[in-house]
Parts: sequence; C-alpha cells; structure tokens
Amino acid sequence: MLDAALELFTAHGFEGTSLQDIADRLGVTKAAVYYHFHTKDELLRALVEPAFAEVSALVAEGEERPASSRRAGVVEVGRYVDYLLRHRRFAVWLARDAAAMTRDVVVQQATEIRERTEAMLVGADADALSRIWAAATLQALAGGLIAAPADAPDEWLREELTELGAHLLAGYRKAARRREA
Amino acid sequence: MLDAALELFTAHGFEGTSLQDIADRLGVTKAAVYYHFHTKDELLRALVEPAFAEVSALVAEGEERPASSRRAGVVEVGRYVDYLLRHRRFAVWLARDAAAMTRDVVVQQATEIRERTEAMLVGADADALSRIWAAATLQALAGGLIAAPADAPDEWLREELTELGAHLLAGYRKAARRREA
DNA sequence: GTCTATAATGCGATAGAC
DNA sequence: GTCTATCGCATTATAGAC
Repeated sequence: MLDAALELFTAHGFEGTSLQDIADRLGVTKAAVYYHFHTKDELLRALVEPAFAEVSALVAEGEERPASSRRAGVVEVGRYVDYLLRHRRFAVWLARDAAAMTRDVVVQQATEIRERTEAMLVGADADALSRIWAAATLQALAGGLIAAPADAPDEWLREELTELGAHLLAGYRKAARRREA
Repeated sequence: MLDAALELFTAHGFEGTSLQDIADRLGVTKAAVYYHFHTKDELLRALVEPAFAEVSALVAEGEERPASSRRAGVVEVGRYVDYLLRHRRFAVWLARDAAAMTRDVVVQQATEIRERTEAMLVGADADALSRIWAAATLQALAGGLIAAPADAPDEWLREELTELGAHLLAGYRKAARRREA
C-alpha cells in the first residue's frame, strides 16, 4: 500500500495524487485507505519515517566520529549512497517533489535531516561556499540515481555514484583551499 | 503576476498552489487572474515559455558547433550557468517541482529540452554512465543555486557554479576513460 | 477490513454587472 | 480590468452496514 502510494507520488507528486488514485491502484475504495491511515498527511509520515530514521542514524554515526577521521568525507559518501540505494524509489521521489516536504507533518524533520546531512559532508560551521558544494553533492547523487536505468544493478550504481560523490568532495576541498589562499 | 505565481509555486509546488492563493497574494480575486490567463495551465505555459526558449536557443548554438570544439564542455557549462542565473528563481522552482513538468501543456517541450541539454554535455549517443554524469551535473548546478544565499552576487555565483560544473565534467571524462580501459 | 453513502470543503472555471 | 456570484466537480474525511 505504501508502495502503491510511493509509485503514484513519484509520477504525479504528493499534491497531484488523490486518495482516490491510490485506492484505484489497489482496487479498493477510499474508505479502505482511510482505515489504515486516518489522513493523507499520516500516510506521508508513514512513508517518510523509516527512511528518515535510517539517514538520521547514519548521520548520527558520522557525528560521533572525530572530525579528523571524516575530513575526507569519502566514507560518509559511501554510506549515504548505500542509503540511497536501499531507498531508491523513495529518494527519486523526494528529489523531485520538494514541495511535499513543506507539509507541516514533516517539514521540521526534513529540514533538520537535510542540514545535518550537509554538515556531515562539509562540517557543521560551514560558510556559503561549503553549503553550495554540499547541496550540490547531494543533488548530484539524487540526479544520477534518477537518470540511471531502472534495471541498473545496485552494485554498479553504488560504485559509480560513490565515485561521483567522492569526486565532488575532492573538488570542494580544492575550491576551499583556493579560497583560503 | 507571473512573479507572484512563481514565488508560490516555489514554496508549495504547482499543484499545491491554487489560483485563490495567487489572487490573495496580489490582493485581487480569482476572476481577475482568469482575465489574464484563461486556465491554470496557460499560466504555467506563460511562466515556462521564455526560459525554455532561451535554453533551447543556447543548446541549439552548441549543437551547431563542431563536436571537437565542445568536447571539453566547459564553454557549454559556462553558458548554462549564465542561463541559470538569468532565470534564478525559475530554475530553483523547476529543480524541485518535477511534477509540474509532467503536465500535458509542457511535458513534451520539457522532456526534449532536458535531453538536448544533457546531450550538449556528454554527446548525443550517450550510454548509461554518461547520462548519469550529465544528469548529476545539471542537478548539482541547480542544487548549488538553491543552497546559495539569496543575496549572493551573480558574479560570485557564476564563478563558483561554473567551476563546480567544469569539475564534474572533468570527472566524467576521467570515469569514461577508465571504463574504456 | 472493506464496503456504500454522504458530508464538508476547496478547486478550476464561467457569467454578467460595473 | 476587476468585481460578485455561482456552477460543476474532485477532494479529504466520516458514519454506519456487512
């Protein structure tokens, strides 16, 4: 059921998908959907929660490691790519339907997680340039994931996306060094 | 008026913004909005058209240049960044509201332009890996633009985003060479 | 757990006065 | 060019039978 909703949200967006659409896809009525999720926002929350919990734990792990050991950020990128691949369809949806994350039920959590994820890549007290590279890296990974053929094996994707992310972080450090000079 | 619509679309998405919302923002009634745009889709088209025409011309220019002279793609990235900066708020909206581009009035144009823009970066007959890097580059530029402070001067942004895009294209060529070996 | 039926609201869109 | 008023319809959500 969450699966059907996710599929429709990906195609038409959260606002562009009605509970009727979801019910039709499942071959049931709207009322049946409302039995499981009392409101549409509750469905959104249920869809978002497991993925958010996972990335939150991922970032928390990174926050506990000493800054020196994660300066390169390559380990973090690898873990993040793994997370993207585990929640592939979810990530594809979110990257292209940011408006859904402005809903009251999820906006706080979403903002906090995005900020912490960016901080994991470029540090907590980042300046404008760092934030740009961090955001660009996250968007690039999502963009690559979206463009990948649906039948692309996870192993291959993991390798390519990790390289892509690591390459961007290397570029960021180069730009930061240039700025310091 | 298009300005007010664009602002609301950026915040809540095309589907999440009603004509009432737009009318309220302008301090007029829905009917007044309908005088200028007979349907909501017509408003969408009017919002999209100038930017699409511009990027289409940009890509067409690139298509006329011999492939050898644009193999590096740096010139193309620079021109694309200029385009993003000229339509900054529009680009921020589109990057995060893909559902709007699935509307019948714009879906064909949008798909064609996205494909031609990616082809400009990595060639017309691109394999899966090339398409991933091309999509990642475009998404990264949009992501960087979104993360930039609203008061960041265009000159500075142009420089940083161009470097970001060029860095990604360099990474793509590196990955392509590795794959050939 | 799913159904039918319906309430309540908001939506895109139109008609006609000013 | 903007208004008031309204239509028809889809939407979220609820009530109650099975």
